[in-house]
Amino acid sequence: MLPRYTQIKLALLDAIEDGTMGPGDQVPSENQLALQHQVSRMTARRAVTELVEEGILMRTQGLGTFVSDHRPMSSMLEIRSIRDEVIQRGHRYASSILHLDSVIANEALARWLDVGIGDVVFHSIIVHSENGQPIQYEERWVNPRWAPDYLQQDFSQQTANHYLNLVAPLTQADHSVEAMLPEAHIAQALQITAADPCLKISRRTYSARGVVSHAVLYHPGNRYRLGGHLNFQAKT
Amino acid sequence: MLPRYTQIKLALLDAIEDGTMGPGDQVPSENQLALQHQVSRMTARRAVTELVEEGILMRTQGLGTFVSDHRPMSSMLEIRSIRDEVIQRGHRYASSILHLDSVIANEALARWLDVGIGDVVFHSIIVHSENGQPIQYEERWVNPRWAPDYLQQDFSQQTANHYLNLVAPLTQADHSVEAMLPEAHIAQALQITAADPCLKISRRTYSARGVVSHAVLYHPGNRYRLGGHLNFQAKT
DNA sequence: ACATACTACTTGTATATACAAGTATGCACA
DNA sequence: TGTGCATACTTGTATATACAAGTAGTATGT
Repeated sequence: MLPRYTQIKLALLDAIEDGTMGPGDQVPSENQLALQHQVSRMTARRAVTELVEEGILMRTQGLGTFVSDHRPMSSMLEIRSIRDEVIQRGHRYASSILHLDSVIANEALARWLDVGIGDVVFHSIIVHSENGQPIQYEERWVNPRWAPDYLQQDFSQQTANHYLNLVAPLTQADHSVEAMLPEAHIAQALQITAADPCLKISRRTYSARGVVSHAVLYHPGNRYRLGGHLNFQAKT
Repeated sequence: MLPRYTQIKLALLDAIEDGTMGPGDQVPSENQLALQHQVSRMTARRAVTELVEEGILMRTQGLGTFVSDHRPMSSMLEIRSIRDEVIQRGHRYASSILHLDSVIANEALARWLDVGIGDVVFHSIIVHSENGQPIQYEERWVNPRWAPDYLQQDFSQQTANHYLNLVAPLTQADHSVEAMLPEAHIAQALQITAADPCLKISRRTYSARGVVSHAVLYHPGNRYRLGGHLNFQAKT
């Protein structure tokens, strides 16, 4: 049995995800929440406090508590599904699949994925959008060894990231981030011009047994930020 | 007047700093703290809870609360001095100081640094270069409270980052990364054109007692990449 | 000797209550 | 027409209390 304040947190998160409460909307006051959930105000308050600390809600003394509407931001320190990110912000998520096929590994690709030159690897290009605006162009190469059914997946239902995490749980990742101007076809897919700067993230993910995939993610600079919070104390 | 729980937090931080309590030591129990400070247990508990959230203390149900190990971690995303980075690559490092002065905090800056509007804060702009090519434009605002001698430092000998780490050891940092086109004066300082994309990193650093500095770092997109390695084994 | 139960402590959850402090609105008064 | 005040909300701080749950050590019974 989960603690009451956790249940209230989950109820609030549900309301944000299913659109009952959108960014900027006022959350029921602590007293109202207490009434609705039949708990004391202090317990309702704790639920709200934790969501505020997570950045999902914002409150102002004397005014009320509101669903925050931060600019898209994701963490460099955890690898989350872009879909979850968007939905948790209370926004509309959609994706379109531009490519889903298999290719022959050239030398560079073989080195990235730790396979042989000439081996078959899976390949996908997917564009993710938030409220109708593209926010990520995802090109990914996958080692068939750890995800043999990759091509049979329906990535409109479940992100590649999510699927891979199911069949080959992540244990490590390398990534690098840089700013660059997009190539023409990427600019077109993201609905920006070739002069708009992009954030390019190259990432290689590992499961316990080896390299799972190599992904290159492009984000429009003006619609996306990568964020993080570091805590330098050891957690042990 | 600070809230009671904040006063207790500060008292605990003092005890950690002056060595009364070292890493691994047990902190007085919530009931003892409540007695010592003449507050209710819930108030003492709140002080401890916040320090736990900041990673300074650790607690275990049934056992007690302990001072965490201070060892600066994170192979994942270490905040390193740009100077060390360059030198470690075996390249030539140089820096030039464009500004080193104090300014009056406007509303936005006051919020970033958690000072009052109109307070004096220190300000510096430094350009770092690798093998003669600029690779970082660093604009930084510093809370004088934690680094009163900031303006007297010789930043050609020691980076701002390094100095701050001495006088107010980092415990936490927030940052966000985005791609953007540089303003004219930044482009000029970095010796690039205004059409060359840049990586902009905004970072706020904290010591145990509060916000130490706010830095905005610009890197030419074609000369710099941000890298990292994540390991998912230990945590959660 | 060994397992069980008890005890004394710790942190974790939850309540009911009180008042302080900040915000917005409408109403009375000049 | 305003200006200020009262009011009705909100969140913020603080207390006293109760019991649940986890840990460690001690005493007890077989």
